[in-house]
Amino acid sequence: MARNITPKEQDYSQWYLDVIKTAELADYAPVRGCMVIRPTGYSIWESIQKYFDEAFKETGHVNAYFPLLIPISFLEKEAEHVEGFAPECAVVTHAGGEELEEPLVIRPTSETVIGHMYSKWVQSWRDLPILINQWANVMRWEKRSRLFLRTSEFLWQEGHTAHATREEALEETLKMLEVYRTIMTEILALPVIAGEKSEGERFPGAENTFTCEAMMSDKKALQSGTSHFMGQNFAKAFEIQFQNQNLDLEYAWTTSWGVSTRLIGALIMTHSDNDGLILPPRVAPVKVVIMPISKDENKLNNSILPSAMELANRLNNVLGSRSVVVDTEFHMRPGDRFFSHLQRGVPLRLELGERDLEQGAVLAVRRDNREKMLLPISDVENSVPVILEQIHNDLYTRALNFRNDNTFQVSDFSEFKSILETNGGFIKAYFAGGVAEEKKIKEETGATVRCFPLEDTSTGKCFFTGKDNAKMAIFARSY
RNA sequence: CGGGGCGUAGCGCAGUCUGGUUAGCGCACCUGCUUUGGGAGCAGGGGGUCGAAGGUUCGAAUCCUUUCGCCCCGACCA
Repeated sequence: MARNITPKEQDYSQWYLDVIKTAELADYAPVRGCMVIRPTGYSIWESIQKYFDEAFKETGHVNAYFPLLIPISFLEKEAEHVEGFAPECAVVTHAGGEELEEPLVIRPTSETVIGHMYSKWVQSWRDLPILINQWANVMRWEKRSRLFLRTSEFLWQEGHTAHATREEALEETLKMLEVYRTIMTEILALPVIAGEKSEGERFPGAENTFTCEAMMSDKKALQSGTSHFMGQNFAKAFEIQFQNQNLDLEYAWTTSWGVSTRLIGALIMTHSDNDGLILPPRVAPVKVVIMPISKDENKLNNSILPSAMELANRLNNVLGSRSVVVDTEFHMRPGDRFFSHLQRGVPLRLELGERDLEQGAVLAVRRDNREKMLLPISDVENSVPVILEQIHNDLYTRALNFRNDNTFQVSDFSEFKSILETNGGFIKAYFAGGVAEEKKIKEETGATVRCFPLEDTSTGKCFFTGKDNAKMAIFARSY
């Protein structure tokens, strides 16, 4: 295991990779741009999945599975969609030892196959809405990849819904955006700004794209979830038609929305420090580690270890099985054991030694701020969950404060540029430009419109074009 | 896909310019003893054929040609 993590200040990119490596979250695969998600990384993904999946079901969605391979002609049915995805598609041309009559694309996203199926399933207004989600892998051939943030293959969830009316589909789009925002806040401790994407950043084929944007600890933005309103674009391309109550034939209105394993990258870059991973308790595979400590082997085996086991059982009953573990790596010295849990981001460590046992207490050490507390053993069922809750809140607040401290509102371009140069971060400004203006700003500053935040509906004079009645936009350099 | 860098033990590197003993070093790993409340010490030990292919040569990690891969910086993207 790598022992030293490159400090963030020295090389952020290397720091990120070092954190992943020391926490054993992922490793490079033999194929370029692909990664192996190691057990620890995968259990974080399982935690994330659990919360999202539950929320999807609560909002009436059901899971299904659509195939990995998509006829290439499907992609070509929606003009913007093919233009957007064709360059990054991997294509299967041979199978069974023969060249295929029609090449098959490895799904970069599933709008097209799902559209095809929906057209078969939808006849009447009674067939709507269709509210389906799928957990799957997708492939987008990336020129430049980074673990979790951008790999050629990644895991995600894609919801695809079809509705009878524009209003209902739009409502669905925003509802799922809000589901994302809530889970990111309450489970991942990620402060995000929900907003609408600019024309230039829109999903290929969508009428409108909404996003949750987060600020990483290097002040760059990360798009951490998106929700698209497709209008009738895909319904027309795939003939998803239904007969309404007036006997008219109508095209359905569709949406799609997704979050991916990129969220793990967001967690790392939002919370972790120079000693390694820091995980918010709700997604931490191991929430609490109990470390029995003693140089006296007899005491260790006869009293400390059994006490630690009992403590773990009691806590597991409260926190959920297997989220509390006892560290029995006695071949390692305590210092090494401390650091290994530190690097893996275990939110809370309970040290149990002779001194503690004598006073009927454990020494609790928080991963996020290193705070040490002596907790009465009799009361851990109450005290530990409270501390974990506090850790979650503190992580969220710290990230939120960081974002606020690095968000600036400007009214002219020179100020825009100087802030971006000297500090970076999010820049709020009224903006009325189109794709051409966005491109110009990007070329000159590296920053793009991350979103038009939903929570700020004020209007003003555009900082770039001078036009009145411009919407509030957030700009940033991004991943 | 353009610019730069690099492939020698699990990781990090030296050796390559100026071919020549059994290819070294640090960390990690294994064994033993001593240690153990914040990254231990000593002793012993295992592991590589030098990214791959071809060529030059008595002899190649080292020279030549080709090729593959990775990392960093840019253009394109969840």
